[in-house]
Amino acid sequence: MAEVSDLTVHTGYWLRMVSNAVSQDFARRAATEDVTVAEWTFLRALYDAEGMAPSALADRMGMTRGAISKLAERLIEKGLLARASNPDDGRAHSLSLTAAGRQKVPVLAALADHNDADYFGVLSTDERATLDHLLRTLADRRGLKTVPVD
Amino acid sequence: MAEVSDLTVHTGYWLRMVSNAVSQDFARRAATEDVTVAEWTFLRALYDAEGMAPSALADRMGMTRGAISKLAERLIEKGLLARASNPDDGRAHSLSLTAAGRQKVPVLAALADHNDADYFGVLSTDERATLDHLLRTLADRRGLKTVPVD
DNA sequence: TATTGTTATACTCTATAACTATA
DNA sequence: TATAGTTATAGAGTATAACAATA
Repeated sequence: MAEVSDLTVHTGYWLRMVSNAVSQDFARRAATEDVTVAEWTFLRALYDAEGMAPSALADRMGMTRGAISKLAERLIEKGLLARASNPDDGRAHSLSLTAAGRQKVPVLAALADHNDADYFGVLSTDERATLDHLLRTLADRRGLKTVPVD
Repeated sequence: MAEVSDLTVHTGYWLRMVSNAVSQDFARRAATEDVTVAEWTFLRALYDAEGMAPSALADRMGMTRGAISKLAERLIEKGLLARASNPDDGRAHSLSLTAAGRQKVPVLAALADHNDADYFGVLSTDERATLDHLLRTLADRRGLKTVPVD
């Protein structure tokens, strides 16, 4: 037993290695649509829940409100997002996709589908199902909820 | 079959969620020793291979030489790393740990051990072995080699 | 000319905190 | 006072490219 364990004895090491590679591959694909991974997650969340408040999105994505504002600002500049005031409460805002933003989601979803299929395609159907199940189990038992961003 | 697939149908989604959570937990632990995850990986690599050249470390960590220089600069400021010129080749440098840096590695390794044990402790021995094996299989079949950093 | 390494610049993500407007 | 949101600042990671020194 070595005094200083090797990095590779940790499951977390392999998890990070594989996860980073998958994310980087997807980031490259998304970049062809001029969108980052964080932006994609943001757009996807709004696709199902138009008019969400920034604070709700912050909770859902596990980010601070400041980070959400910054991300929203960039998406507005790109013409993918619109920000509106709330007539009932002058403090509140609501966020929604523009037509361009809404059109972009299916394109990015297809890229995500292909990325997943390509990446995990080196596993057999059984292996892949087992991996998927173990990751979901882990997320469940650890009480993980927020949409992963980076 | 939905036109726009949900994020959660992708194995990569769960992989990222779990991986980010493990890394963030470890980052918090390492922060108590005033070290980032990237710095830990750097220190650990040098622990086994004193006197490595920055370029060799860059290859090993999958980073550019510029990124290595920046990381090295910070570790030198922290008193954990020393940089020396090579008498045989005036262009080359070699990096090695200081006494303080060398002492820090076992401490951080213990933190990494505990982090891994705590995090994957919610799985049974069999489940954990299966997960570990599948991740190694995936890394192998995808030809992944670089030490994961972020 | 090619190589080693550093430095400069820039962009993304993240967090904290100051700030504005409204309740 | 408390809340919703924005903005400012800073730190960490990353990549590209300009640069200096040496081969």
